[in-house]
Amino acid sequence: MNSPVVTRFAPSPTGFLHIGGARTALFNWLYARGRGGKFLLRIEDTDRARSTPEATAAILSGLTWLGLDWDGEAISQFERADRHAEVAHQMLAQGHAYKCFATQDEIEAFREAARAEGRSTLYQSPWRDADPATHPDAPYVVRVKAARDGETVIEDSVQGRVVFRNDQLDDMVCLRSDGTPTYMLAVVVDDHDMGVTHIIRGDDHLNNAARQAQVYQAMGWPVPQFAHIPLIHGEDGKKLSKRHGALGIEDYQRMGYPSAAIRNYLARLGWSHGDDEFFSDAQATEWFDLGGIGRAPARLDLKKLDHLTAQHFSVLDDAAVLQELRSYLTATDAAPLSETQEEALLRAMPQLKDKAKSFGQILERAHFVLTQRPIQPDEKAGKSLDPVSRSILNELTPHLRNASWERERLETIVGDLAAEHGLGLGKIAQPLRAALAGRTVSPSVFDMMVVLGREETLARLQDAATGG
RNA sequence: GGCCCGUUCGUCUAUCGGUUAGGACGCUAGGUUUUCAACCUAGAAAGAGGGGUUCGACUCCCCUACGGGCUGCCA
Repeated sequence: MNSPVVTRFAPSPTGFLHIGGARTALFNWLYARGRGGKFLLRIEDTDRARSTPEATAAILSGLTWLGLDWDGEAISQFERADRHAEVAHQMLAQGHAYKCFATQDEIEAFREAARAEGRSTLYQSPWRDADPATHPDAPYVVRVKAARDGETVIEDSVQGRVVFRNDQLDDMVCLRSDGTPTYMLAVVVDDHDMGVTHIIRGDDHLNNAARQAQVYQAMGWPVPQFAHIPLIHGEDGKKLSKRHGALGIEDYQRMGYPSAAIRNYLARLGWSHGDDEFFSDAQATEWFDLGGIGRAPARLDLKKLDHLTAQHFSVLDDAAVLQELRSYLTATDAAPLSETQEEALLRAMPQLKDKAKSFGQILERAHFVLTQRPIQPDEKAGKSLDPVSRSILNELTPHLRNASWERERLETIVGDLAAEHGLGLGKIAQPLRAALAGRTVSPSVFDMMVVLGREETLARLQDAATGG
C-alpha cells in the first residue's frame, strides 16, 4: 500500500510571493491534489532579522488569490525551535554532531588561506573529534558530523541520480551559538515531523539536499522523494530577482490576469503533458506528474500568458468573471461597481469577456454599459458624428421603434438603410457606435443594442442626433 | 577556486536510438470584417561546438564553450 502523498510549500517571509515561488507552490499543490494527498504550508521564519509579518501576510494572500488552498494551519518554523534544538541535542548525544568553538574570525581565516592555496573552502573544524575535556567555557555552535568517506546519492525525480562525494560535504551548523536552529536543521526536522513524502522545490536546493541527507541519516529517518525544479528566468534570460524584473504575484493580479490563466501558464512553464497548452485545473491535477518537469530553466513570456488569458476568459462563466473582477477592482484601488452597474455588466458579459486579455480590457469594453446618458463622446467619436451621419441616425430611429429587438433583425435594418444610401455598413456602424458608446472602439454595435435595449438605444440615438 | 545542474525555432516545449525534428505563443504575407480585437490560410524559424559508442544519434558517453546554482552561525 502506498503511503498518502504529503507535499509542502515552504517560503521564507522576507518579501512578496514572486512568480517562481508561486510556481513551486503550484507544482506541490497539483501533485498533492492529483493524488488525494495533502498540501501543507510552512513559513520558514527562523531568520528573525529578515522575517516580517507583512511578508507572511502577502504570501498567504498571494496563494489564496492563486487558488492554492493548503491543508491545516500554516506552520511557523520559528515556533518549533525547541523541537529543532531537541533533535540537535539528540544528535549530539549520539555522536552525530559536535560542539564547535571556532570563532567567526578563525573560520574566515581558514577560508582565506584555503582560497589562497586553491583548496576547497569548506570549513574543517578542529573540534570535530576533540576530547570534551578540552572544551573551553565559551560560546559554540553545534555542527553535524558529516560523513567524509564514500558518497551521498540523491535520487531526484527531476534531476535524476545525483552523486556527491562526501569529502565535498561540510559539517553544517545546525544550532547557532545563541542556541537557535538553522534552516538546514529546521527543514529536515519539520519535513519529517509533518510527514512530508515529496519535496518539490527550486533546484537552488539541490546541493543542500545532500547536506540535509546527513541529518536524515543520523536520525534514522526515511528520506523523502526529492524533485528539484529549475528556477524561472526573466524575459532576458537572467535570473529573476526582486531588483531584476521579479514581480509579486499580486502584480499579475493588478495587470488584470485571472488566476485560472496564471495557473495554466505557470503549470505549462517547465512542465508539459505532450502538446497540451490550454487546460483546466481539473485536467492539470489529473495530468501533473514529476516526470513531465523539464530540467532547463524557463523564461517568462507575457505574450503567451495573454493568449491563454483570452482563452480562459472565454470559458469562465459570467458569475465567476464578475466575482474576480470585484477583487481586481479592489486590488487596483478602483471604485467598486454599483449594483446597477454589476447587473448591466452581467447582461453584457458574454460579449465583454470573449477573448479578453485582461480585466482592464473587459472594463474598457464595458464602458458603454457603465456610463450614463447623456454620453460625452470622446474626440475621435465626436468626429464621426458629423451632420450627415447624424441625419442618417435620425432616419434610423423610426425603423427601430417597432422592430423586434433581436440581433439579426437589427443587423438587417441597419444594413438595409446603409444599402438605401449606397453606403457600406461601416459608414453607419461607426457613427452608431459613437452614439451608443461615445467611443470608436467598443463591442459590436448590434451586441450593444441588444444589451442596452430599445429604450436606451433610442434615447442615445436621440441624444446624438440632437446634440452638439 | 571547488562541487552540482543545465543547453531543440525569438519564447514555452514534444521527441524517451530510426520522424520531411511536431505543437503553441510571437512574427511575416494574404483573406474575412461594423471599430479594436477575433477568426481563416500560408510562410520563415531549432538540436551550442568537437570527439566518441552504434547499422543508425537531438536522444547514450567524454571534452570544450556558455548559462545557472551552491560553497554562511541566510533561507
